[in-house]
Amino acid sequence: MSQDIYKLKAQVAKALAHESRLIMLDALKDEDRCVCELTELVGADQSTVSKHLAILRNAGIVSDRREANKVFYHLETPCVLQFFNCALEVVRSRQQSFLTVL
Amino acid sequence: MSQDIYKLKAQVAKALAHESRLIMLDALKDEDRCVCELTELVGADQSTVSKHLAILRNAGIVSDRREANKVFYHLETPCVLQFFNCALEVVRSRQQSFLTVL
DNA sequence: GACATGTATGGCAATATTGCCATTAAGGAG
DNA sequence: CTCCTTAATGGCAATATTGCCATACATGTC
Repeated sequence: MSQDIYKLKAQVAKALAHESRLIMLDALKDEDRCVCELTELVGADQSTVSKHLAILRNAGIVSDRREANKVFYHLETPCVLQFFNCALEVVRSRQQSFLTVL
Repeated sequence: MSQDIYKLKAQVAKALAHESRLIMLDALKDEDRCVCELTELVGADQSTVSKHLAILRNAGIVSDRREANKVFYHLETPCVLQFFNCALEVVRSRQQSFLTVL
């Protein structure tokens, strides 16, 4: 059923639907990062970050590889970065005055 | 704070993170649709569809206009359709055998 | 082996999302 | 105004997500 495709796509969108996960993906666009780096970046508990990464991994957006005692995460589908621009465009389109930040 | 930008982007992603809402957006890419059409399309309760549309509207993705006793919804930011392709790419990248549907 | 560092998992409470029913609101037709 | 059609809102239970703590697991060092 092509209905299922929408469900799968929604799953991908859900993986993107969190501030911390977007921050991590943004960092991964340049280079692979270990969990310790990402944990410091988002400023949450290490276990929390690990669960966020599991969500991105299960969605197929990132992959992980072990290197010594560190685990590095890699952005598998850079096309998700396109979403960043679109999201910005959407936010801008609301043209609310307090969004001069953008 | 640029931190807030991630929160705003996550909000947009959240709006996309539901099967029914993706189905509706897909339908809106061709032409504007009234709530009654969208309700029939997704096959949920009318009140449920109305709440889904409110989420898309609050995110800035769609707009609504009244025409007689019907309300038509319009896709304001077609760039979200790019997400569909990327999501498909992500799903495909999982290369699971049972996904020959795609 | 014991120990330290880095990461993942179980559990659980707080919070958010979802979807229906019932009701309200807005327009048009008579 | 009454009735009908269409859409939005309030309420509420079911479900999902989030984030911490505690703990387990993996690897390297000594």
